Amino acid sequence: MASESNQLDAPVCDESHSPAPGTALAPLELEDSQRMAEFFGVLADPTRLRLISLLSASECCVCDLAEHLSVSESAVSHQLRALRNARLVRYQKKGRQVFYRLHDHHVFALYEAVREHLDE
Amino acid sequence: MASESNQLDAPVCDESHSPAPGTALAPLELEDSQRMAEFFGVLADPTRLRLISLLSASECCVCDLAEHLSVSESAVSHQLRALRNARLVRYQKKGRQVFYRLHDHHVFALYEAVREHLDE
DNA sequence: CAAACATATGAATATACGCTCATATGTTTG
DNA sequence: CAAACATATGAGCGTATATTCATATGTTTG
Repeated sequence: MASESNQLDAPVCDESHSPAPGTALAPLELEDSQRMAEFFGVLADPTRLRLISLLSASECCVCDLAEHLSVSESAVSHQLRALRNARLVRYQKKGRQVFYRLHDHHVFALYEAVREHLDE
Repeated sequence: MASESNQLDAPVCDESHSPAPGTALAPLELEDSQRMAEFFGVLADPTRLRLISLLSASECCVCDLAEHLSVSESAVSHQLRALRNARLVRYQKKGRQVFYRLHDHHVFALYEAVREHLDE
């Protein structure tokens, strides 16, 4: 039975490295962290990122998006739904086509912040 | 056998909604999109986000992080490795403890951009 | 140096997710 | 209105991933 593997009762280091709550941002609540993780999860897919990239250039219909990415229209439609639910894209129906565009400019801020980080 | 389900040969809408490459940012290359997705994937987990949140307040050792999050030290260690690999955190050994801190300020930019979006 | 401790890591399992296929919904056009 | 088209959606499958458990590595202290 080796050692007590109950992680919470385990002899945690008892010196006081208390996280010094002189914090600017309040620690992330569990529920908020889940929402935030869900949001990042939407961006954690190459296809969705390339969709966003294309839509940042100009609005586009589903079939063109599928063609440019060499992905099936069904897959694109599924991914667009995820982007829609995350309010990353808007859409506008024109006839039997649906044109998608980015929802707002925040996505750009994300892009830039991440690119900066990845380019280092 | 209904209709040809070969997505690439399917009769794509033939009017020219070409994506009008007067684009500011070049479309994301497949490989770059994969790297970027991988990076967002690191942020797409509640535990890792809460780790980042704690570390944004002050550096902290593994066992304290585990205690604050009510997660096993093993799980925290695994997650810290992911954050390390993504260069989101640094660490510094002091005795038998390892103190982690955020790697740089870019994480903050990400936070803010996403919070703005989620708070709407 | 042996025991206790702090952290790291590998294997295994359970869950989440992206794609494809089949089909449904809604629109245009003969 | 029937056929072709554009998109959306549900089920199923294969893969990725987060956690736990067991164990390894390295450090301090009696």
